[in-house]
Amino acid sequence: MQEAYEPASVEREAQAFWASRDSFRSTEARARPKFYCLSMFPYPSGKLHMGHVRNYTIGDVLTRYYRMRGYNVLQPMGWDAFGLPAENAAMANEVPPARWTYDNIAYMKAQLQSLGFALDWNRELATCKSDYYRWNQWVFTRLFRKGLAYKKTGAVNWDPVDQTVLANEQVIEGRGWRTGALVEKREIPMYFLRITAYAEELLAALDKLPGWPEQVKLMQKNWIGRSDGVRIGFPYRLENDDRVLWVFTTRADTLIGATFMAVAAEHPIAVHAARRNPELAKFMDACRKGALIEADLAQIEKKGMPTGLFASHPLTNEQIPVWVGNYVLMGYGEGAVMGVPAHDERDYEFALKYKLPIKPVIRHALGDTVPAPWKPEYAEYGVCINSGPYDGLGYQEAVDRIAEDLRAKGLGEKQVQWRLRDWGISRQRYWGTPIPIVHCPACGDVPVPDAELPVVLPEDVVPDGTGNPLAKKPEFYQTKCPQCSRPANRETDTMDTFVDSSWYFARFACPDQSKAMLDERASYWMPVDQYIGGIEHAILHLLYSRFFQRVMREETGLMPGVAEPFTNLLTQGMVLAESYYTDASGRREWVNPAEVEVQRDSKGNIVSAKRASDGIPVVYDGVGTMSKSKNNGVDPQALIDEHGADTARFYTIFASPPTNTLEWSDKNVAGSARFLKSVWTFAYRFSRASKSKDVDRKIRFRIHADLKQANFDMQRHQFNTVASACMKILNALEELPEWNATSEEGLSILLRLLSPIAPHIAHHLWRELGFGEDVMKAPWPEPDAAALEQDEIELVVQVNGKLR
RNA sequence: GCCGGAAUGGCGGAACCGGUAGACGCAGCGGACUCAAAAUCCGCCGCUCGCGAGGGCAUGAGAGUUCGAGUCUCUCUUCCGGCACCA
Repeated sequence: MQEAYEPASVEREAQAFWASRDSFRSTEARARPKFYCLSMFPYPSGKLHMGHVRNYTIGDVLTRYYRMRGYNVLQPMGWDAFGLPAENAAMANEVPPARWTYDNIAYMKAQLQSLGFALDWNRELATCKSDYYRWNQWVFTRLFRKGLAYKKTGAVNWDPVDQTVLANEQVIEGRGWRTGALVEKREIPMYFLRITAYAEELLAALDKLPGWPEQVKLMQKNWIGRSDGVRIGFPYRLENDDRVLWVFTTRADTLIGATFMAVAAEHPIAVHAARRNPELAKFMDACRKGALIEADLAQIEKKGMPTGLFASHPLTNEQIPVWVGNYVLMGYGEGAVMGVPAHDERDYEFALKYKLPIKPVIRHALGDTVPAPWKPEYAEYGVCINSGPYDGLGYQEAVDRIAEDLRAKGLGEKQVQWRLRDWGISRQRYWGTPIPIVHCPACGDVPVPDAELPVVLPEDVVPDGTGNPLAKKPEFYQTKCPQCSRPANRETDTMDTFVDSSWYFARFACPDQSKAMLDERASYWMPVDQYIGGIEHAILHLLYSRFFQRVMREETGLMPGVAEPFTNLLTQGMVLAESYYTDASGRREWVNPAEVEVQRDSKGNIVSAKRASDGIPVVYDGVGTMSKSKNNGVDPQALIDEHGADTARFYTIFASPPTNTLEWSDKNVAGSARFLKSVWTFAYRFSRASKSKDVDRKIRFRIHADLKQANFDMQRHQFNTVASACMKILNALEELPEWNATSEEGLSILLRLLSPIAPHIAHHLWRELGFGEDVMKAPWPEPDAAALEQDEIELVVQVNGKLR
């Protein structure tokens, strides 16, 4: 055994060993319990970033831990390969997105391999390949025939200069990112998946997911957003035609207090009124052009304009003015709301602004009146007042009675409403799964038959930022109708990339299956036992995957009993870094933290900082997410090259608990590098020393106490303290005056504990010291109860020098 | 704006059930070794008063519950994630 720790050779050797044994290939062996451990697959953006290293290290720690516990573990890897960045890169470099994507995959795969993850590369998949995305198309055609996929109009950002649809990300302060043109909102036909058909089940099943963080379940619950309320009709007359304006409310108890109605700019009643009212038409036009993003919409000033029309109150027959409100969305409920200013904050402000009557109908904690300014108490539940027959009723009684009375008149009923909307999957972009629909002038929208799937995306296209590239390629869109064989056009929109990532986890069970979306191997591996990924996916990706799991089960007939795709979920925190800039050149220039030298005072506070290369002073701008714009990205490759994969892995685990944000600091890496070196040095000296059979009870107590804690922390995924335990055990071993049986036992425990986190060095030393051939096949260490029981109090007192 | 989180030394974090706050590591300070430096090793290290023994104050702010609160409740502040076309 050599004296110096050289990570490069140790890691090369360990990886060669694993490769020669095909150590990470998984088969459907039934003798042992299966454990499917999955980290969210990466988008092939170019290089790995620290977030990837963190995500896959966490997954690998669990994978190796469960292997040592005797499970049949699957940990696969693939590529979420369709998406917008490839088109942006194509525009910048004039390279086809396909080429750019495949190059990135090759580079990032080599990086992942250099980190020594226990991945089964035999199952690698990329969503941009037709053998994957054909099953997106296959599922879509089935949902389409069932009516679970359908066409309707949806709103998009339209850049009038480039004549193209923009992603929300490409809209900067209301303008197109490339053209600077004011973005317009446009309604275009799109395909939707009817996820709302599963709203009730997706909500109810959250209670059956004990392995998910409460936080995530709560977010999903609120997102699905069940509201129990009443659908209420307000009759009105339009051109001698009797019609009803429908609204939905959870506060039917305040119905008597309704003093106005507000409808969306797209609502038929508003459109009708605008025909004779140019000013109103202008206002509605402005509303329609407004923001698409809900966050922006929620913050705009609430504005309205009267239509001049009135509707009758369904209970009092009072005439109520109908307004157009810029805050009312056509996509939500009925596209209309009733305004009850006395008991709703938004309506209160609206009524004050436009001098509409405010009529209190609920007795609240502050009394029977609602003087300005608005107080939250006004919106609380209370007893009805000024409400005729409903006076004195509480919330539930009032709602029940009013719903009953409305029903008798045919003007209302109780209704459940969901916040969740159907999933619009059409994208007017090139680099995605073609939607398998043929538009026939005679037969309409015809799904592509199975025999003609996949509809292959041409890979030689270089988008230029204008229009939809596929719509410019007749050789792609010109086709024949599958039903009548007459000339027809293919749909040129592609699918949302969330479709790709909504089922890849199941495909990993059988990526080579060319006859079907999934086969019985999916029944073996699914559900994923442990899923690991960023908290930013808490709602959309996870909800879509839960929806797709249900769809797949119904369409394939496989995976009986598996409604939920992910049994346990670990949401990792983001990786942050310091950022620095200099104003020396007149404009703000961001300096990468790796190039900054920091001066600190005697207490360690930053006094000044300068760029190492030229000494120019730089300003510390705090800590934030790694981004290109702030030039504070840390390239993990530099870290791997300098200290080795094991140090990179150990540090990312040690620095912070997996669910916390992780603040990157190159300097802190030193402790991890030093520790691994110390393990090596200790093992080297141990390998050469003569050993006695003595047992040091105090040291042994400390080792087993740390091990006990580490096993507890392992189970609750507090991996940073497991890494700490490794350090504590080494500290304890180094206090032994001589090499003895305790050294040997402690070293054996240490290497096994270290193996999931820093697998190469653990593998190497395990063999060198003659503990066995493969540390991954060793049993996971368990604390010895006897070592912990004996004279526990006395030992603790002596060890820590103070009473516990 | 709405939904969900987070806040503990100079820094990352520990404290499992409400019971000695600061484990482990970084940075810093002092020392050993060295011609010197790096590396390594030993010691110190929340703030504050005190020569010292020892005392006082401390878990974002403010209230509350409790014999006892970093931990539970309420209000607030700041930061982070999501808000349906970034992935």
